[in-house]
Amino acid sequence: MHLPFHLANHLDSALRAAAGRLGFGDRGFEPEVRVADPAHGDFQANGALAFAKREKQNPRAVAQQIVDQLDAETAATFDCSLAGPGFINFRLKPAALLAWLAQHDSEAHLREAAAGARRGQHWVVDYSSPNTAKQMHVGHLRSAVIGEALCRLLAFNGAHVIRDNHLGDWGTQFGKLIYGYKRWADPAALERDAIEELERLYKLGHNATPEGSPELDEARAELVKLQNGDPENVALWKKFSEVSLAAFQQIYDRLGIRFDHNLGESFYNDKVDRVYRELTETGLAEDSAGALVVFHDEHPRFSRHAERPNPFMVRKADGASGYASTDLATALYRTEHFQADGIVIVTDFRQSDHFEQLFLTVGKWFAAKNYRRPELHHVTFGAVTGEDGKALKTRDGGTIKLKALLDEAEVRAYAIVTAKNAERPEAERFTDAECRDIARAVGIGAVQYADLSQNRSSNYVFSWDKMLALDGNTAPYLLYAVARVRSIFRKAGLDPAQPPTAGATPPETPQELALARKLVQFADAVRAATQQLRPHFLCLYLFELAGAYSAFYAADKVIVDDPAVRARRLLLCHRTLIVLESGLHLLGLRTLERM
RNA sequence: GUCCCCGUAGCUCAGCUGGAUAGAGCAGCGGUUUUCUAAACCGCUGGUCGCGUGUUCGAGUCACGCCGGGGACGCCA
Repeated sequence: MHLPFHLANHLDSALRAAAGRLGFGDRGFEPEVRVADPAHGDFQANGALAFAKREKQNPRAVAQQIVDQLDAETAATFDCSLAGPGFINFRLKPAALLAWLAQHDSEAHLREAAAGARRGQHWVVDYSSPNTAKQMHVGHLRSAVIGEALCRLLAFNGAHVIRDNHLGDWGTQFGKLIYGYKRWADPAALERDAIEELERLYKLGHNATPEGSPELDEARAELVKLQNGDPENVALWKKFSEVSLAAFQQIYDRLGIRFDHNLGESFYNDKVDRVYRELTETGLAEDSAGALVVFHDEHPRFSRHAERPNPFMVRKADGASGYASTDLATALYRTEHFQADGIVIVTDFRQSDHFEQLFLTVGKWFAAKNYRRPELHHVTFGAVTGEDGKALKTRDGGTIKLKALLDEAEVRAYAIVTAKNAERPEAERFTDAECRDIARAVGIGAVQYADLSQNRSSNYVFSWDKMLALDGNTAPYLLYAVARVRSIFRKAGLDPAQPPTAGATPPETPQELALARKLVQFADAVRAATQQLRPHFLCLYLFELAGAYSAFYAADKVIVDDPAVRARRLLLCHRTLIVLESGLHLLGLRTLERM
């Protein structure tokens, strides 16, 4: 028996074929296959209801006819039954569960099996995108963590992913920074912590150049020199970018992030003229109060007739480019240079209007010029708040630096790990180095997972105690489940890469069956998370899988004498291990051997 | 004023293109270890899905209108 990776997909095809034999296909029958409540089955098809209603037929009779037409292989794989007004329920037979598990036997094979979904597609993911010469703070966390998970999900589905860090590396602030740098730079401080020193210099520069002062004119002159290619200022600006990227990479290393490109706003300086030209010649852009703007009259928000018109500002009245023009140039570059089939931009919800206007404009512009149009997605997320519901701040009301946040995560995890370690029998205790390593994975993983496990569109309440809890939907709980699986192999002297599963019989006990069913649904979880660009679907699945494993672990002893039982339980343990690890890796977490 | 997001158990949240009796975790109460990590497992308690009207065989989910919280709205990104 050969079973495909994505069983819901397979059922969809089988049902379409069956309906086709009845002539229902031409009349718009849609199977509507989804994962079912375990009480009803593994999958359910609801399509007979809508179809029967349209055709004025009895839905149960329609469902029965379709079931009768199913091919022999599908009928041999699933127990099919009708329920309620015309639901078709499918429950995998134990032998089919075993067959699926036997085939999907490593992280590499899971990856290979999933890669069919988006093979050959190019996806550009724009995330993190901090401003150079500034520290990354809590506000940068979600974009980085969610963006990286989306990259990994898309790649797992077979896409070629281009990770692009769209740095804020251009703008008027550099005039003030250069002004401050030239007067007050402290070489020792730059050596020690470059970004902190640049922030200090910017503040000095900013405070020394009040509105209307001659100092402000000097700062503006520095900016003009930079824009005109003055070697000294360009060298300074490049230095700012370099030290910033080096500092960012220290954060990215801890979060498992590595960009393919850092094409910041400055990269598009020489590419905006084409945007002005093409938007003007296609008649999309027009002059308004000296600025070049685009209206979208069909849209109440962006129409020129709106009470408070909100045009898309392509070029400012002073002739300078704004973020609208660089974002337009960026969309074009990604389409032409990276051959993007899809572009995902991960920023917070406050920029929704901007990206809606951007996408509307790109759509019309590309259509007018006959350019290929990639899928455009603005992946938004809510704010990170403290437990009082307000923006997360330090005790004295300051901004929390991302570095400090990650440090604290590790410190808190270390305290828990060492406390647990002291309770352990002496022979099983970890060394201090091991405790620190575990604390790193658990602490950072907890921060990542807390962010990913929640639907990204709502605000997210930051709570150390909740994310570091050992029970509930948390990173420690999942990492613990992984460690418990590995522990079985270690105690039994077995190599988890080569599990002795020959002779495994189909799952039998309720806990074995529940676990096997959950494992098979990995494909659905990955698909839902990727299609909707929402990693929390995968998190929820992994939590349920870990729960099914824990129940199995408590109920059914693995290392038993009966060779068939032992082999099938080792098979379940091993497949749980590879699915949990694959899933956690997709989320950007590092998994552990022991904890 | 226009538009966007959110409102589900005491708390934090799931609920996939409308589908079966609305689910978890925490907190609370009770149980489980001579057995592979008890950082675990099992059970119980807990709901007018913000309010109302409508569409539908069927609404937490869709439409419209309110209420409450957050946000955006011409040269910042």
